[in-house]
Parts: sequence; structure tokens; C-alpha cells
Amino acid sequence: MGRSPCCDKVGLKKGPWTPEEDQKLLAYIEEHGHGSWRALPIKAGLQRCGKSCRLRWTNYLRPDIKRGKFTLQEEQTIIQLHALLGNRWSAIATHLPKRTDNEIKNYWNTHLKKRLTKMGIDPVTHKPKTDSLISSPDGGQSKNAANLSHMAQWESARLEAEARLVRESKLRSSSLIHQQQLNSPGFITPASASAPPPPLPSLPPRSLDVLNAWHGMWSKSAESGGAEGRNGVPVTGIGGDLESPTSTVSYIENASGMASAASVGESSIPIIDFVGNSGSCDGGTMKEEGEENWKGFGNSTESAEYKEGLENSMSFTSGIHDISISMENAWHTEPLRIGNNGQFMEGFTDLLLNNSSDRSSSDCSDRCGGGDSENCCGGGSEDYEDNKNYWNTILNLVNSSPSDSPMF
DNA sequence: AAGATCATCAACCGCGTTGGC
DNA sequence: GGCCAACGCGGTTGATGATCT
Repeated sequence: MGRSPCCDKVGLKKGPWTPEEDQKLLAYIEEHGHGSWRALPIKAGLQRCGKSCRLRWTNYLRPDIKRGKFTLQEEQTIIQLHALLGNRWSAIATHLPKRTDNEIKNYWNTHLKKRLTKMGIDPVTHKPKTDSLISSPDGGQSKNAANLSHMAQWESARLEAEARLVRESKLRSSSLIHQQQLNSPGFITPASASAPPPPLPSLPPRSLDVLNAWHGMWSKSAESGGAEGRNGVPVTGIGGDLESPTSTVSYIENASGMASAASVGESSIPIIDFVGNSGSCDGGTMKEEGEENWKGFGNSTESAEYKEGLENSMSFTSGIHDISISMENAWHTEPLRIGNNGQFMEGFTDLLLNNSSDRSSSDCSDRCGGGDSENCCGGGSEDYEDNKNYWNTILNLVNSSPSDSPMF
């Protein structure tokens, strides 16, 4: 079918928004909510197409947007999630509260990607570009790379499924509150603006076999290596529900200062407890500091160190579990081979962002509360703990509820 | 000081998905 | 089930400011 133009191009303004236009859009949305974006420009008296209005609102005018430099913690989150999710900026953005997908995408393209490239890391695969480092004589590494890709796909699917569940259950549980809020005239809240969920079945949907395999792998790992998740939280078995073994998202009451559109209808925001980071990056660490750390990688010694670490971390062929998966919707027919500890890319972002020895050591004591620093930050011999922590980090990130995203 | 080049990021474009009819 | 409008996402562009020569 032919695609209809998003708006009538004739007579519509393009290009940068003027303060007057911003004011009009803001005033209209604050009073009426955005409603239908297509109809908004006319109602608001703007010579713009609805798409342009939506973009302006979501990327710039929305009151719950944090602007300015990215913190080290945010950088780390982006890199980790990009390694897992690829260019799924909106998915990444759901884990960075107050940042828009556009902003993250721009930041990746203009900063992080370049840094990785400079370091000889392929920003797409997050692996060293040197073929010798990637490929092994038996070709196992490329297989692993493929598996990694599949795992990312699965995890993405799982993330989406779980996000839906969380969103739906949250909406159900707070339906009374929402009803009250929705009764207030006109204002479209982020929650209400998003597509209303269908009635939630009383039982969790049957998870995909591949997702069970994923969970199974995790449980197995937890059993063999220690049943504790991060922060001493026991890794729960998967059983029949979809609860993630690492879902430990905590919620706090929304800050009272939260701007109107974001706060109405949203009583809480997810707090991501960063494994190995919490406490060390207080959000105030600015990019300059990060730049310094990054610059360290221009140094060949450290670069080699990094590559070595990466190479080690990529060799997740050791201690492999073979997991034969019967997949209804299999992407491939080979048995999935996953390192028992999921130890790919372990230490990757740590090396990227915490390579400065003095910083990492001080960070470590911060993170570990000055206590068990060897285990906490990888004293060198605790590979298992490293791997577990790394996976906890990523899984915790992807498990944190995207349903709270201010995006709509 | 002026032009060239680079870096940044807001905004646009087009495609895929979703949901209502 | 098919059609279509609307939305959302990701890639790309272009304007602007900063830096270099």
C-alpha cells in the first residue's frame, strides 16, 4: 500500500523551533495533553506537522528530560546495553531515566563510537577489530559471536515480554489511582497516553522455550557457582513464572519535584542498582573525567592490556554447557552453547571506564563499602565473581522496568 | 582575521508496527 | 482478514558553533 504522507507538506514550517513555537506547544500540552499528535498542531495554532511536534516534545520540551553531559555511569550503561541490544536506542533509553533515545543515539555516534573505534574496538560487535583476536583456528569464536547475537535477540524478546507484564500488572494494581487521575479533564498522562493494555490474563503467559533455556542456564550457573545473586540477593529459580532471576528493581516514591507530565500517573521510577558501580559514580562525575580515563587507552600498553582482558573475557568456550533447546521459533538449529558463567565481554566496560588503577581502586572500596574488595571488584582471581557481577549488571539493567519510561 | 574543517545535536525522513474500523 | 491512519523507531541530514590552519 502506498504510504500517506505524515502531514500535508504545503504551508508547514520545518527546521529549528522558535521559542514562540515551543511556548505554544508547551502551553497546549500542559493544558490539554497531546492527544492526537496529528490534530495537535492545528489546535495549538502551530504551522508544524504532528510528527514534528511530537519529536520536539519528546526530545526537548518534555519536562522530565535531563540535559547536559552524560555521567560515567550513564556512559557505562549505554555501552553495556549497546553490547547487548545493539542500536535499539529506545530500549536503551528506557534504562536511562530522563535521557531520550535521540540524545543517547547522538552521544553514541559522536562520542562513544569514536572512542571505541580509536581503541581498535568494533563499536558494532564490541570486539577487537583485529581478526586474530576474534577468530580462533577452529572457528569457535565466530560461532560464539553468533551465539552472542542470538542471546541478545532472546534477551531482547524476553525484555519486551517482561516489560509488558510489568507494565500491565502495574497498571492493574494502580488502576484506581489512574482512574482518579484520568478523570481529571483532558490531560494525557504518559501512562494513559501509551496504548492501554489488554486485560491481563491471570496467569503469566507461557514463556518461550528459548527464554526458559536462558533462565535455565542462569539457574544452573547459580546452582553451581553460588546461589546468590548480586548484593546477596538470592537468585530465584525460574519455575513457572517470568520473574527474572535478577529482577531486583526497587521503586522509590516519585520525587515531588518531578515535572507535571512525568509525575501524573506515575508514582514511582525504577532505580537501577548498578552492580559494581553503586556508590562509586554518584552521577556527578562529569565527562572530562571520563575523557581522561578514555585517553588512557591511546597508550599502547594499556590498550594491549585491554585487548588481553577482552580476549580472555571473550573466551567463553571454557566450561561450556551445552544446552539443547527445542525451539518452536528457533532462529537456528544448533544447540546453544553458552559459557556457564556467561563470561563474554566480562570486564569490557570495566576496562573501558575503570581502567585507571587509582580510580578503580578507590571506586572499588566505595562499591564494596571498603570491605570485600577482591570479590566485589575483581581482585584478579575471582573470575566467577567478575562474571556474575558483570551479568548481574547487564541483566539487572535489562530487567529494570522499561514500563516506567517517560517516553510515549 | 578569515576561511576551512571538524564536532555536535536538533530535526527530518522513511520504514515497520500497532490498533481501530 | 484486510485496509489504513497514526505512532514509534532508527538512520541520516543540515545548521551551527568550535577549533584549526
